[in-house]
Amino acid sequence: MLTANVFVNIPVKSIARAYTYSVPAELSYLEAGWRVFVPFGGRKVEGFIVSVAEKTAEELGDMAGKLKPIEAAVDEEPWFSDKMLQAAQWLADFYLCSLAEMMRLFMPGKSGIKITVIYQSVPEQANHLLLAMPAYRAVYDCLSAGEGLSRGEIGKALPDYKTDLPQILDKLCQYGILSKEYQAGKREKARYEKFAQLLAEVTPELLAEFKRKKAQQHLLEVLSAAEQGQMAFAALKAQKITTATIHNLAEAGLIQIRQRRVLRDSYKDTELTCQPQINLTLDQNKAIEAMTPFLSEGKHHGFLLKGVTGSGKTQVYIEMAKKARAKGRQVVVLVPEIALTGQVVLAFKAYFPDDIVVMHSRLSLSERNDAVVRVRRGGAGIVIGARSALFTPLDNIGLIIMDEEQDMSYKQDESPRYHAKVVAEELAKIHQAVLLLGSATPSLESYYRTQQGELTLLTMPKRIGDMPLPVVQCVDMRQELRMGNRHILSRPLQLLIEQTMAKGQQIIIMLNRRGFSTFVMCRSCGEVIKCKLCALPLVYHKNGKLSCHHCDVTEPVPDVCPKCSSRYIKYFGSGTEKLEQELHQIVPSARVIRMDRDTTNTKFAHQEILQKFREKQYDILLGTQMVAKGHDIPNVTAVGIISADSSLNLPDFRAAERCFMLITQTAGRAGRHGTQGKVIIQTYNPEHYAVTCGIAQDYEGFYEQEMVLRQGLFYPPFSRIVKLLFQHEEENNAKGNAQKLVIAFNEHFAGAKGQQIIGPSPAVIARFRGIYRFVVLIKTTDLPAVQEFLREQQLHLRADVAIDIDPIAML
DNA sequence: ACTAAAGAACTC
DNA sequence: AGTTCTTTAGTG
Repeated sequence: MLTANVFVNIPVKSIARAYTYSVPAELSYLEAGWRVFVPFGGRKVEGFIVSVAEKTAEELGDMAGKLKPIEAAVDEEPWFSDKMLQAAQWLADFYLCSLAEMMRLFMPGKSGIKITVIYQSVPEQANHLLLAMPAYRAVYDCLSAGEGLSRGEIGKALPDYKTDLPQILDKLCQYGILSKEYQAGKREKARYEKFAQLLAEVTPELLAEFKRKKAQQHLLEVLSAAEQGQMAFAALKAQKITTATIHNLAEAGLIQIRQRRVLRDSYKDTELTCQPQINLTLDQNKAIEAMTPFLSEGKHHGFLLKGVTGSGKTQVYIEMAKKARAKGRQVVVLVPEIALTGQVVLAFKAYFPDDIVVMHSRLSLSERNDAVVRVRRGGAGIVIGARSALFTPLDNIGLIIMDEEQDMSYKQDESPRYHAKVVAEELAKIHQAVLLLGSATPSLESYYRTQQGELTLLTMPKRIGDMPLPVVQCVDMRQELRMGNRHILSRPLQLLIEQTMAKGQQIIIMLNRRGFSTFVMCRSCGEVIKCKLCALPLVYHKNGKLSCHHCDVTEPVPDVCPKCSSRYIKYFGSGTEKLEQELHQIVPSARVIRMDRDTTNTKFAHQEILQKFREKQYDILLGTQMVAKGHDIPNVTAVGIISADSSLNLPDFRAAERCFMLITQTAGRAGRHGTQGKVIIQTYNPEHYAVTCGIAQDYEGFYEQEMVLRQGLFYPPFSRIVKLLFQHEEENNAKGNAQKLVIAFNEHFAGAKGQQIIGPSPAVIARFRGIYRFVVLIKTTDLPAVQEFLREQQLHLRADVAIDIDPIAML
C-alpha cells in the first residue's frame, strides 16, 4: 500500500510527529513537499507530506487497519522543495520546536487553506423532539431548503437567532440532527484584470471605416501603438476611453476582451531616484574580489563586511547581487525592520528594475502570495525584506545578504524563536551560497567569529570621498541639573538646534522611549500604576490614556490613586510625546515631526514621514531608535541623542553593546553630504566606556573592553545561552519544575567543563494572566550537548516550558 | 487546536 | 434519572 508520512499543521507540541496516511490511487503522484488536506481526529486539517513509501501490511503492523486516506492536495505542485524541507528539519531540531511549526514559516500565512464547516440537515431526523423549539426548527428548515451552509451564511439568513447560533448548531450536531462537513478553500485571492486584445491589423483603410465612430477609431489607434496590441482596462480608462467603447469594438469582432492574473506589488512604483555609483572605491573592489571566487564556484562561505556609515556597503551588495544573478542564482537581501525595505528597494531598483520582490509581514496575505508566484515563475530573482523573506520558496539561492547584522530585531521574539542569522547561515550551507553580513558595528558574536576564522572579515574603514566623521560632543546631564536646567533638553543641544535651523538645515533627535511619561505615580503613597496583566508600569500618553508597551493594553487614567484614593497623581519620566511638547515650547518656530510606533502603524507610514522630512516640510525629526537606522537624508547636519545611556542600567549583559551601537549609529546620521555634521549626546554616565568609545567611534576599543567582561562572566561570544521559561498557575509548581530541571542538568553535566546553569528566578513579567513564570538560564560552550539533553528530558514536548535559544532578553 | 468521550455537578 | 457543564485523552 502506498503511504505518506504527514505532519499536521497544528502548532501543538504534543502532536509534533509524523502521522501515516494511505495515499489513494488517484493521488499517487503525491511526493514529499506537497501540502494536503487530511482527516485528523474528528475533523479535517492541512498537513505536509515529508515522505512517501510503499508499505506492506506487515510493515504497518497494528496500524494497518487504522490508516485514513489523504483527502486531497492543496496545490497543483509541491510547496516545499527538498532544500526547504531539509532547512525546516534542521531548524526544528536546532530550536527544539515541531517540524510543522518550522514548515509553516515557509508559507505566506500560517496555513495554505481556510477550513470552513458546512452544516447539513439529516432528513431522517426531521421529526426529532428537539425541533419543537422554534429556534432549532428555523435552523433545520433553513438547512433543509438548500445544499448546506456555513455558520456565517446561516447567521445571515436568520439574523434573529444569530447570537446563540453556535450553541444551537453544536446541540443539533450532538443529536445527529445536523451533520458537519469540512471544506477547504484557498486563503488568498488571485487578482485579475481585464484587458483588450487587438485581433486585426490596424490599417489606414480600417481606420477609415470608423470615420463616424471617433471613439472606437481612437481606441484602435491606441491599441495598435500598444505592446502586442494589448492594453489593460485601467490604462485605457486613464486615456478617457470608456468601457462602452471597448464593448462596441469587441462586438464588431476587432478586439477581444480577456482576463489575466495580475500580481500585486505595492513597491512597483518606487521612483528611480538613486544615482548609480559608477566608480568603485579600492575598499569596495577588495571586498568584492574576496567574495567572487566563492560565488563563481558555488561554494558556501560566510563574510562579515565591516564598513563605517557612508563607506558604500550597499554598492557592494549590489555588485555581488549582479554577479549572483549573472550566474542565474537567486539573492535574498535582509534588513532588520520593515521600515528599511523601502531604502534598499530604492537602491536595488536602479540596477534591477524588474527583478525584485519585496517580502515582509506587513504585506497582505494575497500580496505575499503574489510575490511567491512571481518568484516561482521566475519573474524575479531578488527577494528584499525583513526576517520572513528568508522563507520565500527559492530553489537556487546563490547569495544571502544581511544588512545591519548586529540588529537585535533579527531575532523573532515569539515562537518559533529563530534568529535570522542562524536561518540564513543554514540556508546558505544547503544552497552552497555566499553569506554576507554587513554592519558598521558588528555584533560581538560575529566579530569574534572572524577572529576564530569561521567568517572572513572584510573592512571598509573610509567614507566615500573621505568625508569627515561628525564632531561629537558629550553633555553631562548631572552638570546640567546642577546649573539649574531641569528640562529634557540640555542647553548645548538647544543651542545646536537653533544654530542648525538658522542655517536652514535639519536635525534628528533620538529618545528611546515612546509615550509621554514613562510611569505614573501617586505622590501620597508612592504607588506606581501598573498593567493588570503583566504588572509592568503603564506609560502615560497625551491622548489621556495609560498604555502597557508590553501587552498593548490601554486604560483611562484614574482620578484618584487606586491604593490610597489620594488625588495627587503625578507623571514621571519622559517619552517622545513629552519631548515633542517641550520642543514646541523651547523652540516655537521649529516644525517637529514625530516617528515612533504610535505614528507608524500603517504599511507606508515610515516612508511618508521620512519623505515629508526629506522634502524639508519639517526641521526636526524626533523619534525612538527607529530614526537611527539606515536613512540617508542629505540636509541633516545635526543629531541629538537624549539619553544614550538609558539602557545601561538594565539587567542585560548586552546593555553596553546596545548603548555603544545606538550612539555610533545615530551619530552616523549626521552630515553625510559635504558638510561636517555635529552630534550632541546627553548622558548621566559620560565616563562609561560604551559612551566614550561610542563618541570616539572606536569599535575596536569598545570590543576589547567588552570582551574582557564577557569572558569573565562567561557570556556570549564565549558561551551560548539557552533560556527556559517555566509556567504554571501554582507558583510552587512553576518554581519546582524549574528546580527539577536544574538538578537534572547538574547531574547530567556533573564534572563537564563549559556548562553553567542559573536559576530559577522570577521572570520580568513574573505573573502573566494568573500564571507564574520562572526562568532558568543555561550558558554553554557545547550547545549540541545541551540541545540533546533537553530532548532527552522531553522538554521540547512540554506545553508549560518555552525554550529560547540565543535569547535577546535574559529575564 | 479541536473533538469526542468520560466524569462531575446540577436540576427535577 | 436526565441534563449540562468540565475535564481529559487522543488525533494515523
